[in-house]
Amino acid sequence: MTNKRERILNAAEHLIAHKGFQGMSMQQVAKEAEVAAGTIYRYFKDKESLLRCVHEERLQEVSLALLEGVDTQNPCFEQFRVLWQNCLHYLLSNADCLLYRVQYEASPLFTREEEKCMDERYFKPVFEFFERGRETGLFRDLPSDLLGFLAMESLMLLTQRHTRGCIQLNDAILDELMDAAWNSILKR
Amino acid sequence: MTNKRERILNAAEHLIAHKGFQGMSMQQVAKEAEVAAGTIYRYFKDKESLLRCVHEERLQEVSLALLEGVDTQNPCFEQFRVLWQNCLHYLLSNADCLLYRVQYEASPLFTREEEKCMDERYFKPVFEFFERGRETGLFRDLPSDLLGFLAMESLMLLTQRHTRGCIQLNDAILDELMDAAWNSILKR
Amino acid sequence: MTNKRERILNAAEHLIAHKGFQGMSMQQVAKEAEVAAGTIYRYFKDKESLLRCVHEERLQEVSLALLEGVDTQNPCFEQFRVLWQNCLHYLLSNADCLLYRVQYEASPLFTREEEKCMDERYFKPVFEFFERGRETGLFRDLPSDLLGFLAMESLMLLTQRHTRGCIQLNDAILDELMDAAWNSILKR
Amino acid sequence: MTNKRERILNAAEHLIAHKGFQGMSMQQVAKEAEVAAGTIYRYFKDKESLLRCVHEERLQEVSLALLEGVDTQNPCFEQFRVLWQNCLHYLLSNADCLLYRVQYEASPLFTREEEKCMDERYFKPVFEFFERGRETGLFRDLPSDLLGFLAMESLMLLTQRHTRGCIQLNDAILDELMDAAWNSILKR
DNA sequence: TATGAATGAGAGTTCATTCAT
DNA sequence: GATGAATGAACTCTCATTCAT
Repeated sequence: MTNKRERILNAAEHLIAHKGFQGMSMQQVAKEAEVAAGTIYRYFKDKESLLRCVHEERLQEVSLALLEGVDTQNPCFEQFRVLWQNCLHYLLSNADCLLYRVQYEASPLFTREEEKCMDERYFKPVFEFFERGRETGLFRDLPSDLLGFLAMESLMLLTQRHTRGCIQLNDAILDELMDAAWNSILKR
Repeated sequence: MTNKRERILNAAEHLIAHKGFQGMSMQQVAKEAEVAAGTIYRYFKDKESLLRCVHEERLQEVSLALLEGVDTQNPCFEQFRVLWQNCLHYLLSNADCLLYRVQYEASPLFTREEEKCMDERYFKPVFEFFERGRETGLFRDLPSDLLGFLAMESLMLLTQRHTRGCIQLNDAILDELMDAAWNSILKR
Repeated sequence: MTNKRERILNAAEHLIAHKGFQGMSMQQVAKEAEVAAGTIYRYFKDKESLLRCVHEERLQEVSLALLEGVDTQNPCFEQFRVLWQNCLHYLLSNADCLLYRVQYEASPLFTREEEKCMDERYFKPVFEFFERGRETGLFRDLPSDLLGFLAMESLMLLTQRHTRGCIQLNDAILDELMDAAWNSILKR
Repeated sequence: MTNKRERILNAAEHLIAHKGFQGMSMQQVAKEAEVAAGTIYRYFKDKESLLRCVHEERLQEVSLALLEGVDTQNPCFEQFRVLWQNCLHYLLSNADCLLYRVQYEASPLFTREEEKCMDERYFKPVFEFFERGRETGLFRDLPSDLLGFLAMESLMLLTQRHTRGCIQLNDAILDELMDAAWNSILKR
């Protein structure tokens, strides 16, 4: 059953998130996934491959979550609002995801080419949204990936801190933060 | 002699920077510090303790770099500009520093309390700058750590991507980014 | 169908020959035989049993090759010549065979009793040839297995070295070597 | 102490001889040498390196044993006799040696170049003896390595079988075998 | 104090064997 | 009979830590 593959992926992500990149051993993944150590190797060539798959599966999941309910017919700010809120909620309810992600990106596994390819595959519509905003003169004259970065990326670090308890968030603050994000990309 | 302690710390930092968090073995640290493996344990309880010390040294270094040339007599934007530029240049010339940082923060070594304590110790003047801006009504009505976060934190991810070649930066873009950071914290 | 047993044996033999004794895994045998891994265990108790069967098949093959064209009506030297040449050509064209053999004989699989039994079963005519030579006073007064050993066994090591390129052989040398073998068993 | 290195080498050789090449695990070597597993890696880079060292140490030992008491002033046959007897006695009292050796030579570790280099280093005087015999017209017109092979190599397989109990040896038989070896290399 | 040889637990990975289907 | 997913023990090798010197 693909069930096992899923369990292994989840276990790996969870372990990375909570014990750090080097705290994730294949033995522990097996234990947490309630699977024999050797079983992992039926689904993944080796540890590196497992980590890459965790990454890709996650990216795909995030991209779906991000775009849910975003309607290109809507006014630009409305689209932005949904995008930003989707991102926030996904990150808040998937704490493991970001903890694992920053570590993955800092690791030697991460390569520019592969990342570009993933962006292309999963986040094209997001970049297109920023591109359109730029072309209409609403957003700053920056490449769409930088606009996206400005608007959304800090959410990752932010929710990470929130999850760890370093930062307190409430609705008023979140509104303020969304407004800050929106203002950071608007053309002056 | 405290000389040895210093050499061990430097060796550890150097290794982390060049081989990554998991590329630093006690054996290698000993070798690079030209010290016997056992000697490390005279100065540091264990690996964890050594890593914590490296971390603290790093934070201190960063804080000094950040504040260099920031004069509280200057206009607020000027102070911000220097702060932001200092941060940018430090991060650009210490690319590996962040690679280790995300791993450190995600590792079990990291605790909220200790981090708060470090912030207090080393980054007080930075937070005070944002606090002053908030009190004068120039900045958004957000806690100073959040203001600091909005203004500066994304630089870490940004320079990391630049270093990896995922993003191209030039002076025009950097000006735009600084302006974006500034606008994101300004009260509307 | 016995067809499968055959395919498994062939696959095992082929793998040993090409990847060495330890290069033969049950998984690979299954794959090469186009059979499920579990199926092997319907035909062979375990890996050891499979290896023993491969060994016996090999011995039978060798014995047939050795005796081909040996006519007990012919003069003694002529019989020897054919025997020796058969041995040489078999070994030269089955280089891998010996590589596996020394490992088999050194492994715990190998037992004296079973080997004696195999000799009896497959190499009786060869021993009988040497026995006749001894009884007629032509050959040295040594047990027939030792005579056979003197005359033929070193061919195994010799061809092994030739295959590896440690030794150059040509027709003149081979004639000389056969003469040496013949002279080593002749009574003085 | 070098004592440990020695113990590891002996344990490795003993295990190869008795459990086969694949029966020798680093764990078992450690156990038999009464050493921790990690200790092996202080003396040998990896398993391959350990095996190569076993081989070279053994070759050196054999070469010393072979040449003991061989006096180039003596008559040729006398030199041969001592050489052959030395070889016999060494092999009979070092059963492990040959069991390991054939396996080593059949393994992928073994390379022609290295072997040639070893022969050069350790067995030069032996080859020179056969070379002299050939030049004086006493021995067959064969390369010295082949003469040596004819005269001595089969002793390895022979004593191996004796050790395993497949063959019974006594003084009369041994005299006969030495005579056979001598006759096999003499020019007709 | 300082050393570095020694330790042994644990890392990633393989593979003979089993068993529910 | 046949399958092949699953198992888990055992493999090679690393490394944080200790301790006799």
